[in-house]
Amino acid sequence: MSKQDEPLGWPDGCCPPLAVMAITAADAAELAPALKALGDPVRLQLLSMIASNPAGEICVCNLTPAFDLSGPTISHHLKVLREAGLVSSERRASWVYYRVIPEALAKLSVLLDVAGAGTPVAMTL
Amino acid sequence: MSKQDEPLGWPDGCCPPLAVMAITAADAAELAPALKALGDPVRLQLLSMIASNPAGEICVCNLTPAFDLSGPTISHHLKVLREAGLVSSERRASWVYYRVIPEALAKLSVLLDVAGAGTPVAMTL
DNA sequence: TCCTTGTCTAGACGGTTATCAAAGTAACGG
DNA sequence: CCGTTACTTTGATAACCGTCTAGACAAGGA
Repeated sequence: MSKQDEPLGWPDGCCPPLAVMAITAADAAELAPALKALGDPVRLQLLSMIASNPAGEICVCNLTPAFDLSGPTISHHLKVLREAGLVSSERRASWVYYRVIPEALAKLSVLLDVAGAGTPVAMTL
Repeated sequence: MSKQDEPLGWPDGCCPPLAVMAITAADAAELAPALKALGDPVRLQLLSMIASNPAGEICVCNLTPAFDLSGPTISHHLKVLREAGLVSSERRASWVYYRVIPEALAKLSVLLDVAGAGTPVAMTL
């Protein structure tokens, strides 16, 4: 269990759990957009479909039909997730595939991990 | 066999991690509002100040001066956090105290816990 | 080359949100 | 009672967001 530096460049001590120590305004401004992106039911479900796919990625053509929304609307939500740093996309042939950026999700999970504040629990990353 | 008529199918009362299996639209609709409430820098910082206070609670009079915002605006943000089920408030004498609802935060933390999902991304460092 | 399929972009429209000032409520102390 | 302090609610305004349609762009096949 070697915990190295976060690949996305978070300085040490930048994002401990919320309840351990009050975060700064700068940290809040940096973290809030990702949570905001997840604050929509469609995007939450989209991210879940991407994250839970055994292949580690999923084609937009498999996402769109799962919703009662137009293609452009799904594309818009995927763009929001992308710009929030939560997913990445890649075009192969005619199709575009999305995959999650696990480090981004892990950071948010640790941030909200209130158990880590009161109990000696190792933060498994 | 997938989750069908179970509104709350997991030990914590709602959902497994996002990456374990795709969440339903109903679960997404239930979880998204809390994330949406956290998707604002001011509210994220407010929640952090509440959660990290050693007393387990904090007076509004200690929150308001920490921001360059009017009292009503802070009150509004606290109301959003309250209606999202993330914090609770109690009036004692002249002052109102806020404290976090740890279960709500824990639920979100588990939801985003991609490490616990067993996804084969742990060695991407 | 043209057509088809998959995906994204642009623009518009209605609903929502963040913010403030002003007014309302609640509790304490003259 | 009355005034002060601590929030909260109300009302107004400007900005933002989710959704759509229409169109653009990319890739593959006839």
